[in-house]
Amino acid sequence: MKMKNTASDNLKTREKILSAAVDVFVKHGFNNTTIREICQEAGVNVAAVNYHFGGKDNLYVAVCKHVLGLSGNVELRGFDIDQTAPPEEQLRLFIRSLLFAILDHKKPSHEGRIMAWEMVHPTGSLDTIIKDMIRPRHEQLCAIVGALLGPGADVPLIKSTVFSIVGQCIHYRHGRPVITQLHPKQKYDPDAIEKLAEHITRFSLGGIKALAREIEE
Amino acid sequence: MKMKNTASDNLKTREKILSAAVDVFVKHGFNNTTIREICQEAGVNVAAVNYHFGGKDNLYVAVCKHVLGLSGNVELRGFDIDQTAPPEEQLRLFIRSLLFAILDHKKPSHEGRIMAWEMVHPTGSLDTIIKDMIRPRHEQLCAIVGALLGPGADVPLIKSTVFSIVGQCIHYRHGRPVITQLHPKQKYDPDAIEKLAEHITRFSLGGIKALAREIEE
DNA sequence: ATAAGTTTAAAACAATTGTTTGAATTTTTC
DNA sequence: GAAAAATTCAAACAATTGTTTTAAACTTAT
Repeated sequence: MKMKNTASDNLKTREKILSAAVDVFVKHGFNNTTIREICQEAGVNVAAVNYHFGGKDNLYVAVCKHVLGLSGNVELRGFDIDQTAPPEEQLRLFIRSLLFAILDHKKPSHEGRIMAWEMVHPTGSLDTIIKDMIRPRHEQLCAIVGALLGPGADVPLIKSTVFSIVGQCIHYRHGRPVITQLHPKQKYDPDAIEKLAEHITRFSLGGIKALAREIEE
Repeated sequence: MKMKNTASDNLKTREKILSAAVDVFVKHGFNNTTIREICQEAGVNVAAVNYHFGGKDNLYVAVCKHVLGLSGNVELRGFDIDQTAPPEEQLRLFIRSLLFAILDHKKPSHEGRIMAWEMVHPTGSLDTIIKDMIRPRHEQLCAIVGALLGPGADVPLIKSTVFSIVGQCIHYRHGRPVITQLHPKQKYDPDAIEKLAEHITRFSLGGIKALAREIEE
Protein backbone atom coordinates (compact mmCIF):
# COMPACT_ATOMS: atom_id res chain seq x y z
CA MET A 1 0.00 0.00 0.00
CA LYS A 2 1.00 3.61 -0.15
CA MET A 3 0.25 6.33 2.39
CA LYS A 4 2.52 6.65 5.34
CA ASN A 5 4.05 10.06 5.81
CA THR A 6 4.81 9.59 9.47
CA ALA A 7 7.78 11.23 11.10
CA SER A 8 10.02 8.25 10.46
CA ASP A 9 9.58 8.41 6.70
CA ASN A 10 12.54 7.78 4.51
CA LEU A 11 13.28 11.43 4.05
CA LYS A 12 16.32 11.14 1.88
CA THR A 13 14.91 11.40 -1.63
CA ARG A 14 11.89 13.35 -0.50
CA GLU A 15 14.17 16.00 0.89
CA LYS A 16 16.44 15.86 -2.10
CA ILE A 17 13.46 16.58 -4.33
CA LEU A 18 12.21 19.35 -2.08
CA SER A 19 15.59 21.01 -2.00
CA ALA A 20 16.05 20.80 -5.74
CA ALA A 21 12.49 21.95 -6.34
CA VAL A 22 13.03 25.07 -4.28
CA ASP A 23 16.05 25.96 -6.37
CA VAL A 24 14.43 25.32 -9.71
CA PHE A 25 11.04 26.85 -8.95
CA VAL A 26 12.75 29.91 -7.56
CA LYS A 27 14.92 30.18 -10.63
CA HIS A 28 12.34 29.65 -13.38
CA GLY A 29 8.94 30.06 -11.74
CA PHE A 30 6.26 27.42 -11.76
CA ASN A 31 5.33 27.31 -15.42
CA ASN A 32 8.84 27.18 -16.84
CA THR A 33 9.96 24.46 -14.48
CA THR A 34 9.87 20.83 -15.59
CA ILE A 35 9.70 17.91 -13.24
CA ARG A 36 12.51 16.32 -15.18
CA GLU A 37 14.80 19.24 -14.45
CA ILE A 38 14.02 19.01 -10.76
CA CYS A 39 14.65 15.28 -10.72
CA GLN A 40 17.88 15.60 -12.63
CA GLU A 41 19.14 18.19 -10.19
CA ALA A 42 18.02 16.00 -7.30
CA GLY A 43 19.50 12.88 -8.85
CA VAL A 44 16.31 10.90 -8.56
CA ASN A 45 13.89 9.23 -10.92
CA VAL A 46 11.11 11.26 -12.50
CA ALA A 47 8.49 9.06 -10.91
CA ALA A 48 9.74 9.99 -7.46
CA VAL A 49 7.97 13.33 -7.53
CA ASN A 50 4.62 11.71 -8.06
CA TYR A 51 5.35 9.02 -5.54
CA HIS A 52 6.40 11.37 -2.77
CA PHE A 53 4.30 14.42 -3.51
CA GLY A 54 1.53 13.34 -5.84
CA GLY A 55 2.22 15.69 -8.70
CA LYS A 56 3.83 18.94 -9.73
CA ASP A 57 1.11 21.09 -8.23
CA ASN A 58 1.35 19.46 -4.85
CA LEU A 59 5.12 19.64 -4.97
CA TYR A 60 4.84 23.36 -5.52
CA VAL A 61 2.60 23.92 -2.54
CA ALA A 62 4.92 21.69 -0.51
CA VAL A 63 7.79 23.92 -1.61
CA CYS A 64 5.84 26.99 -0.58
CA LYS A 65 5.04 25.54 2.83
CA HIS A 66 8.61 24.42 3.28
CA VAL A 67 9.96 27.81 2.31
CA LEU A 68 7.55 29.51 4.67
CA GLY A 69 8.47 27.16 7.47
CA LEU A 70 12.16 27.82 7.04
CA SER A 71 11.90 31.52 7.71
CA GLY A 72 10.18 31.25 11.08
CA ASN A 73 6.79 30.17 12.22
CA VAL A 74 3.97 29.75 9.79
CA GLU A 75 2.04 32.62 11.35
CA LEU A 76 1.59 35.76 9.37
CA ARG A 77 4.52 38.06 9.71
CA GLY A 78 6.36 40.66 7.72
CA PHE A 79 10.03 41.41 7.50
CA ASP A 80 11.98 41.68 10.70
CA ILE A 81 11.96 45.41 11.23
CA ASP A 82 12.55 47.39 14.38
CA GLN A 83 9.13 48.77 15.27
CA THR A 84 10.59 51.47 17.46
CA ALA A 85 12.67 53.04 14.73
CA PRO A 86 11.34 56.19 13.06
CA PRO A 87 9.12 55.39 10.05
CA GLU A 88 11.69 56.76 7.62
CA GLU A 89 14.16 54.20 8.89
CA GLN A 90 11.52 51.47 8.84
CA LEU A 91 10.84 52.24 5.20
CA ARG A 92 14.52 52.01 4.45
CA LEU A 93 14.74 48.65 6.19
CA PHE A 94 11.65 47.34 4.42
CA ILE A 95 12.93 48.24 0.97
CA ARG A 96 16.33 46.80 1.83
CA SER A 97 14.77 43.55 3.03
CA LEU A 98 12.54 43.23 0.01
CA LEU A 99 15.33 43.88 -2.47
CA PHE A 100 17.68 41.42 -0.81
CA ALA A 101 14.88 38.87 -0.65
CA ILE A 102 14.14 39.01 -4.33
CA LEU A 103 17.55 39.85 -5.79
CA ASP A 104 20.46 38.55 -3.76
CA HIS A 105 22.03 35.35 -5.05
CA LYS A 106 24.35 34.65 -2.17
CA LYS A 107 21.93 34.47 0.71
CA PRO A 108 18.87 33.54 -1.26
CA SER A 109 15.59 34.27 0.41
CA HIS A 110 13.50 31.65 -1.34
CA GLU A 111 10.47 33.11 0.34
CA GLY A 112 10.93 36.46 -1.33
CA ARG A 113 11.70 34.92 -4.70
CA ILE A 114 8.60 32.76 -4.63
CA MET A 115 6.63 35.82 -3.62
CA ALA A 116 8.09 37.77 -6.52
CA TRP A 117 7.15 35.01 -8.94
CA GLU A 118 3.63 34.75 -7.64
CA MET A 119 3.15 38.47 -8.14
CA VAL A 120 3.70 38.10 -11.86
CA HIS A 121 2.85 34.43 -12.44
CA PRO A 122 0.08 33.52 -10.09
CA THR A 123 -0.49 29.79 -9.69
CA GLY A 124 -3.48 27.94 -8.41
CA SER A 125 -2.31 28.50 -4.87
CA LEU A 126 -2.17 32.26 -5.27
CA ASP A 127 -4.70 32.80 -2.52
CA THR A 128 -2.69 30.91 0.04
CA ILE A 129 0.50 32.59 -0.98
CA ILE A 130 -1.03 36.03 -0.78
CA LYS A 131 -2.45 35.25 2.63
CA ASP A 132 0.76 33.85 4.06
CA MET A 133 3.52 35.59 2.18
CA ILE A 134 2.41 38.74 0.45
CA ARG A 135 -0.31 40.24 2.60
CA PRO A 136 1.71 40.36 5.83
CA ARG A 137 4.36 42.43 4.10
CA HIS A 138 1.73 44.51 2.44
CA GLU A 139 0.11 45.35 5.75
CA GLN A 140 3.49 46.02 7.25
CA LEU A 141 4.36 48.48 4.51
CA CYS A 142 0.91 50.05 4.70
CA ALA A 143 1.51 50.80 8.36
CA ILE A 144 4.87 52.38 7.64
CA VAL A 145 3.56 54.42 4.74
CA GLY A 146 0.50 55.42 6.73
CA ALA A 147 2.72 56.75 9.48
CA LEU A 148 4.77 58.70 6.95
CA LEU A 149 1.79 60.14 5.11
CA GLY A 150 0.16 61.29 8.33
CA PRO A 151 -3.38 60.96 9.66
CA GLY A 152 -4.91 62.75 6.67
CA ALA A 153 -4.14 59.90 4.28
CA ASP A 154 -7.00 57.61 3.34
CA VAL A 155 -6.60 53.92 2.58
CA PRO A 156 -6.59 54.14 -1.24
CA LEU A 157 -3.80 56.69 -1.15
CA ILE A 158 -1.79 54.54 1.22
CA LYS A 159 -2.24 51.49 -0.99
CA SER A 160 -1.35 53.33 -4.19
CA THR A 161 1.79 54.55 -2.50
CA VAL A 162 2.63 51.07 -1.31
CA PHE A 163 2.22 49.75 -4.86
CA SER A 164 4.52 52.49 -6.10
CA ILE A 165 7.21 51.37 -3.70
CA VAL A 166 6.81 47.65 -4.29
CA GLY A 167 6.60 48.19 -8.05
CA GLN A 168 9.99 49.83 -8.09
CA CYS A 169 11.53 46.85 -6.31
CA ILE A 170 9.81 44.11 -8.27
CA HIS A 171 10.82 45.76 -11.52
CA TYR A 172 14.46 45.06 -10.74
CA ARG A 173 13.68 41.36 -10.55
CA HIS A 174 11.30 40.75 -13.41
CA GLY A 175 12.45 43.54 -15.70
CA ARG A 176 16.05 42.50 -15.31
CA PRO A 177 16.66 41.38 -18.91
CA VAL A 178 15.56 44.75 -20.19
CA ILE A 179 17.33 46.70 -17.47
CA THR A 180 20.52 44.85 -18.32
CA GLN A 181 20.30 46.08 -21.90
CA LEU A 182 19.36 49.61 -20.95
CA HIS A 183 21.85 49.96 -18.11
CA PRO A 184 24.58 47.34 -18.57
CA LYS A 185 26.60 48.66 -15.65
CA GLN A 186 23.91 47.78 -13.15
CA LYS A 187 25.21 45.08 -10.82
CA TYR A 188 23.36 42.92 -8.32
CA ASP A 189 25.95 42.10 -5.68
CA PRO A 190 25.09 42.97 -2.08
CA ASP A 191 26.83 46.29 -2.38
CA ALA A 192 24.90 47.24 -5.49
CA ILE A 193 21.64 46.10 -3.91
CA GLU A 194 22.44 48.28 -0.93
CA LYS A 195 22.85 51.27 -3.21
CA LEU A 196 19.68 50.38 -5.07
CA ALA A 197 17.81 50.23 -1.78
CA GLU A 198 19.18 53.58 -0.80
CA HIS A 199 18.06 55.11 -4.07
CA ILE A 200 14.57 53.68 -3.95
CA THR A 201 14.26 54.75 -0.33
CA ARG A 202 15.26 58.33 -1.05
CA PHE A 203 13.07 58.49 -4.11
CA SER A 204 10.10 57.05 -2.23
CA LEU A 205 10.58 59.24 0.83
CA GLY A 206 10.59 62.24 -1.46
CA GLY A 207 7.41 61.01 -3.12
CA ILE A 208 5.72 60.36 0.18
CA LYS A 209 6.69 63.74 1.56
CA ALA A 210 5.28 65.41 -1.52
CA LEU A 211 2.01 63.52 -1.16
CA ALA A 212 1.86 64.34 2.56
CA ARG A 213 2.41 68.01 1.80
CA GLU A 214 -0.48 67.97 -0.66
CA ILE A 215 -2.78 66.43 1.93
CA GLU A 216 -2.13 69.19 4.41
CA GLU A 217 -3.05 71.92 1.99
CA MET B 1 5.83 26.62 -55.32
CA LYS B 2 5.70 28.79 -52.23
CA MET B 3 7.27 32.19 -51.73
CA LYS B 4 5.44 35.15 -53.04
CA ASN B 5 4.79 37.86 -50.53
CA THR B 6 4.38 40.60 -53.05
CA ALA B 7 2.02 43.48 -52.41
CA SER B 8 -0.85 41.75 -54.16
CA ASP B 9 -0.78 38.77 -51.83
CA ASN B 10 -4.02 37.24 -50.80
CA LEU B 11 -4.19 39.21 -47.61
CA LYS B 12 -7.43 37.85 -46.32
CA THR B 13 -6.31 35.00 -44.09
CA ARG B 14 -2.89 36.44 -43.58
CA GLU B 15 -4.47 39.53 -42.11
CA LYS B 16 -6.98 37.53 -40.16
CA ILE B 17 -4.14 35.64 -38.54
CA LEU B 18 -2.16 38.78 -37.87
CA SER B 19 -5.12 40.49 -36.29
CA ALA B 20 -5.98 37.52 -34.11
CA ALA B 21 -2.34 37.03 -33.21
CA VAL B 22 -2.05 40.59 -31.99
CA ASP B 23 -5.02 40.07 -29.70
CA VAL B 24 -3.88 36.76 -28.30
CA PHE B 25 -0.19 37.60 -27.92
CA VAL B 26 -1.13 40.83 -26.22
CA LYS B 27 -3.49 39.01 -23.89
CA HIS B 28 -1.35 36.05 -22.87
CA GLY B 29 2.20 36.90 -23.88
CA PHE B 30 4.31 34.80 -26.21
CA ASN B 31 4.82 31.69 -24.12
CA ASN B 32 1.25 31.21 -23.01
CA THR B 33 -0.15 31.65 -26.48
CA THR B 34 -0.86 28.61 -28.64
CA ILE B 35 -1.04 28.69 -32.39
CA ARG B 36 -4.28 26.79 -32.17
CA GLU B 37 -5.88 29.52 -30.11
CA ILE B 38 -4.81 32.14 -32.62
CA CYS B 39 -6.15 30.08 -35.52
CA GLN B 40 -9.42 29.40 -33.78
CA GLU B 41 -9.91 33.09 -33.12
CA ALA B 42 -8.98 33.84 -36.72
CA GLY B 43 -11.17 31.07 -38.07
CA VAL B 44 -8.41 29.50 -40.12
CA ASN B 45 -6.58 26.20 -40.21
CA VAL B 46 -3.63 25.62 -37.90
CA ALA B 47 -1.34 25.08 -40.85
CA ALA B 48 -2.07 28.57 -42.12
CA VAL B 49 0.30 30.16 -39.63
CA ASN B 50 3.21 28.15 -40.90
CA TYR B 51 2.21 28.68 -44.49
CA HIS B 52 1.92 32.44 -44.24
CA PHE B 53 4.49 33.23 -41.61
CA GLY B 54 6.75 30.23 -41.32
CA GLY B 55 6.26 29.53 -37.65
CA LYS B 56 5.22 30.93 -34.31
CA ASP B 57 8.44 32.86 -33.81
CA ASN B 58 8.18 34.58 -37.15
CA LEU B 59 4.53 35.31 -36.57
CA TYR B 60 5.49 37.02 -33.36
CA VAL B 61 8.07 39.26 -34.97
CA ALA B 62 5.54 39.97 -37.72
CA VAL B 63 3.09 40.99 -35.03
CA CYS B 64 5.69 43.24 -33.47
CA LYS B 65 6.49 44.88 -36.80
CA HIS B 66 2.82 45.25 -37.60
CA VAL B 67 2.10 46.77 -34.23
CA LEU B 68 5.02 49.14 -34.63
CA GLY B 69 3.89 50.11 -38.09
CA LEU B 70 0.37 50.83 -36.93
CA SER B 71 1.44 53.53 -34.54
CA GLY B 72 3.44 55.63 -36.96
CA ASN B 73 6.59 55.14 -38.93
CA VAL B 74 9.00 52.40 -38.04
CA GLU B 75 11.64 54.89 -37.02
CA LEU B 76 12.58 55.15 -33.42
CA ARG B 77 10.28 57.38 -31.52
CA GLY B 78 8.84 57.78 -28.07
CA PHE B 79 5.40 58.82 -26.99
CA ASP B 80 3.90 61.87 -28.60
CA ILE B 81 4.74 64.48 -26.03
CA ASP B 82 4.91 68.23 -26.40
CA GLN B 83 8.62 69.02 -26.24
CA THR B 84 8.00 72.64 -25.35
CA ALA B 85 6.01 71.89 -22.22
CA PRO B 86 7.80 72.18 -18.87
CA PRO B 87 9.48 68.92 -17.84
CA GLU B 88 7.02 68.38 -15.00
CA GLU B 89 4.22 68.36 -17.53
CA GLN B 90 6.19 66.15 -19.88
CA LEU B 91 6.66 63.63 -17.08
CA ARG B 92 2.95 63.70 -16.40
CA LEU B 93 2.21 63.07 -20.07
CA PHE B 94 4.76 60.29 -20.31
CA ILE B 95 3.35 58.41 -17.33
CA ARG B 96 -0.16 58.94 -18.63
CA SER B 97 0.80 57.61 -22.07
CA LEU B 98 2.58 54.59 -20.65
CA LEU B 99 -0.24 53.66 -18.32
CA PHE B 100 -2.87 53.97 -21.02
CA ALA B 101 -0.66 51.99 -23.38
CA ILE B 102 -0.29 49.05 -21.04
CA LEU B 103 -3.58 49.14 -19.15
CA ASP B 104 -6.48 50.54 -21.12
CA HIS B 105 -8.81 47.97 -22.64
CA LYS B 106 -10.93 50.28 -24.73
CA LYS B 107 -8.31 51.92 -26.89
CA PRO B 108 -5.70 49.21 -26.67
CA SER B 109 -2.21 50.27 -27.51
CA HIS B 110 -0.90 46.92 -28.65
CA GLU B 111 2.50 48.45 -28.88
CA GLY B 112 2.60 49.25 -25.20
CA ARG B 113 1.19 45.89 -24.22
CA ILE B 114 3.77 44.00 -26.26
CA MET B 115 6.42 46.22 -24.71
CA ALA B 116 5.11 45.43 -21.25
CA TRP B 117 5.22 41.70 -21.99
CA GLU B 118 8.74 41.85 -23.35
CA MET B 119 9.91 43.58 -20.19
CA VAL B 120 8.92 40.59 -18.10
CA HIS B 121 8.92 37.77 -20.67
CA PRO B 122 11.67 38.47 -23.13
CA THR B 123 11.50 36.43 -26.31
CA GLY B 124 14.17 35.64 -28.82
CA SER B 125 13.56 38.94 -30.52
CA LEU B 126 14.13 40.93 -27.37
CA ASP B 127 16.97 42.86 -28.93
CA THR B 128 14.86 44.13 -31.79
CA ILE B 129 11.99 44.98 -29.50
CA ILE B 130 14.22 46.87 -27.14
CA LYS B 131 15.76 48.77 -30.01
CA ASP B 132 12.47 49.70 -31.66
CA MET B 133 9.97 49.85 -28.83
CA ILE B 134 11.54 50.15 -25.43
CA ARG B 135 14.71 52.15 -25.90
CA PRO B 136 13.10 55.14 -27.61
CA ARG B 137 10.79 55.60 -24.65
CA HIS B 138 13.61 54.98 -22.27
CA GLU B 139 15.70 57.71 -23.88
CA GLN B 140 12.70 59.98 -23.92
CA LEU B 141 12.07 59.50 -20.23
CA CYS B 142 15.79 59.84 -19.49
CA ALA B 143 15.73 63.27 -21.12
CA ILE B 144 12.73 64.36 -19.10
CA VAL B 145 14.14 63.05 -15.84
CA GLY B 146 17.54 64.55 -16.66
CA ALA B 147 15.92 67.93 -17.08
CA LEU B 148 14.10 67.56 -13.79
CA LEU B 149 17.11 66.37 -11.83
CA GLY B 150 19.27 69.19 -13.13
CA PRO B 151 22.76 69.29 -14.58
CA GLY B 152 24.34 67.73 -11.48
CA ALA B 153 22.75 64.35 -12.11
CA ASP B 154 24.95 61.63 -13.58
CA VAL B 155 23.70 58.94 -15.93
CA PRO B 156 23.35 56.12 -13.38
CA LEU B 157 21.18 58.29 -11.18
CA ILE B 158 19.01 59.25 -14.10
CA LYS B 159 18.59 55.65 -15.15
CA SER B 160 17.78 54.44 -11.63
CA THR B 161 15.16 57.13 -11.42
CA VAL B 162 13.72 56.15 -14.78
CA PHE B 163 13.49 52.54 -13.64
CA SER B 164 11.70 53.69 -10.50
CA ILE B 165 9.09 55.44 -12.60
CA VAL B 166 8.64 52.68 -15.15
CA GLY B 167 8.59 50.05 -12.40
CA GLN B 168 5.62 51.71 -10.76
CA CYS B 169 3.67 51.63 -14.03
CA ILE B 170 4.58 48.11 -15.11
CA HIS B 171 3.61 46.79 -11.70
CA TYR B 172 0.01 47.74 -12.34
CA ARG B 173 0.00 45.52 -15.41
CA HIS B 174 1.89 42.41 -14.34
CA GLY B 175 1.16 42.56 -10.65
CA ARG B 176 -2.53 42.98 -11.33
CA PRO B 177 -3.71 39.64 -9.90
CA VAL B 178 -2.09 40.44 -6.60
CA ILE B 179 -3.12 44.08 -6.60
CA THR B 180 -6.70 42.98 -7.19
CA GLN B 181 -6.59 40.91 -4.04
CA LEU B 182 -4.83 43.55 -1.97
CA HIS B 183 -6.89 46.48 -3.22
CA PRO B 184 -10.14 45.14 -4.70
CA LYS B 185 -11.54 48.62 -5.27
CA GLN B 186 -8.85 49.47 -7.79
CA LYS B 187 -10.46 49.96 -11.19
CA TYR B 188 -8.87 50.21 -14.61
CA ASP B 189 -11.27 52.30 -16.63
CA PRO B 190 -9.88 55.43 -18.28
CA ASP B 191 -10.91 57.56 -15.34
CA ALA B 192 -9.16 55.31 -12.86
CA ILE B 193 -6.07 55.17 -15.06
CA GLU B 194 -6.09 58.95 -15.14
CA LYS B 195 -6.07 59.05 -11.36
CA LEU B 196 -3.39 56.41 -11.23
CA ALA B 197 -1.26 58.47 -13.58
CA GLU B 198 -1.78 61.53 -11.44
CA HIS B 199 -0.71 59.67 -8.33
CA ILE B 200 2.39 58.17 -9.88
CA THR B 201 3.29 61.55 -11.33
CA ARG B 202 3.00 63.33 -8.01
CA PHE B 203 4.86 60.59 -6.21
CA SER B 204 7.61 60.58 -8.80
CA LEU B 205 7.93 64.34 -8.96
CA GLY B 206 8.33 64.36 -5.20
CA GLY B 207 10.98 61.67 -5.43
CA ILE B 208 12.83 63.48 -8.18
CA LYS B 209 12.75 66.78 -6.33
CA ALA B 210 14.15 65.09 -3.25
CA LEU B 211 16.98 63.56 -5.27
CA ALA B 212 17.66 66.89 -6.97
CA ARG B 213 17.82 68.61 -3.60
CA GLU B 214 20.38 66.07 -2.39
CA ILE B 215 22.56 66.69 -5.43
CA GLU B 216 22.75 70.38 -4.79
CA GLU B 217 23.99 69.96 -1.25
C1' DA C 1 15.94 -15.86 6.81
C1' DT C 2 11.68 -15.01 5.01
C1' DA C 3 7.60 -12.48 4.05
C1' DA C 4 5.34 -8.04 3.79
C1' DG C 5 5.93 -3.53 3.08
C1' DT C 6 8.15 0.40 0.92
C1' DT C 7 10.93 2.69 -2.40
C1' DT C 8 13.21 3.08 -6.83
C1' DA C 9 13.70 2.94 -11.77
C1' DA C 10 12.84 2.19 -16.73
C1' DA C 11 9.46 2.37 -19.75
C1' DA C 12 5.17 3.54 -21.40
C1' DC C 13 1.04 6.73 -21.53
C1' DA C 14 -1.61 10.61 -22.51
C1' DA C 15 -2.12 15.29 -23.40
C1' DT C 16 -0.34 19.49 -25.42
C1' DT C 17 1.75 21.95 -29.05
C1' DG C 18 4.65 23.58 -33.02
C1' DT C 19 5.28 21.85 -37.40
C1' DT C 20 4.86 19.19 -41.77
C1' DT C 21 2.56 16.47 -45.30
C1' DG C 22 -0.20 15.61 -49.17
C1' DA C 23 -4.37 15.86 -51.21
C1' DA C 24 -8.24 18.91 -52.27
C1' DT C 25 -9.82 23.49 -53.43
C1' DT C 26 -9.45 28.04 -55.04
C1' DT C 27 -7.26 31.57 -57.64
C1' DT C 28 -4.46 33.19 -61.24
C1' DT C 29 -2.58 33.11 -65.78
C1' DC C 30 -2.49 32.37 -70.56
C1' DG D 1 -11.66 27.16 -70.28
C1' DA D 2 -7.49 24.63 -69.05
C1' DA D 3 -3.04 24.48 -67.00
C1' DA D 4 -0.37 26.25 -63.31
C1' DA D 5 0.23 28.29 -59.16
C1' DA D 6 -1.33 29.41 -54.68
C1' DT D 7 -4.05 28.39 -50.76
C1' DT D 8 -6.73 25.64 -47.50
C1' DC D 9 -7.56 21.74 -44.76
C1' DA D 10 -7.50 17.37 -42.23
C1' DA D 11 -4.43 14.43 -40.66
C1' DA D 12 -0.23 13.05 -39.05
C1' DC D 13 4.46 13.96 -36.90
C1' DA D 14 7.72 14.95 -33.49
C1' DA D 15 9.06 16.88 -29.34
C1' DT D 16 7.95 18.08 -24.62
C1' DT D 17 6.01 17.05 -20.28
C1' DG D 18 3.10 15.46 -16.33
C1' DT D 19 1.68 11.13 -14.92
C1' DT D 20 1.14 6.04 -14.45
C1' DT D 21 2.58 1.36 -14.68
C1' DT D 22 5.11 -2.65 -13.46
C1' DA D 23 8.73 -5.05 -11.97
C1' DA D 24 12.98 -5.01 -9.47
C1' DA D 25 15.57 -3.56 -5.29
C1' DC D 26 15.55 -2.48 -0.77
C1' DT D 27 13.92 -2.18 4.19
C1' DT D 28 11.65 -3.79 8.08
C1' DA D 29 9.43 -6.91 11.15
C1' DT D 30 8.85 -11.37 12.80
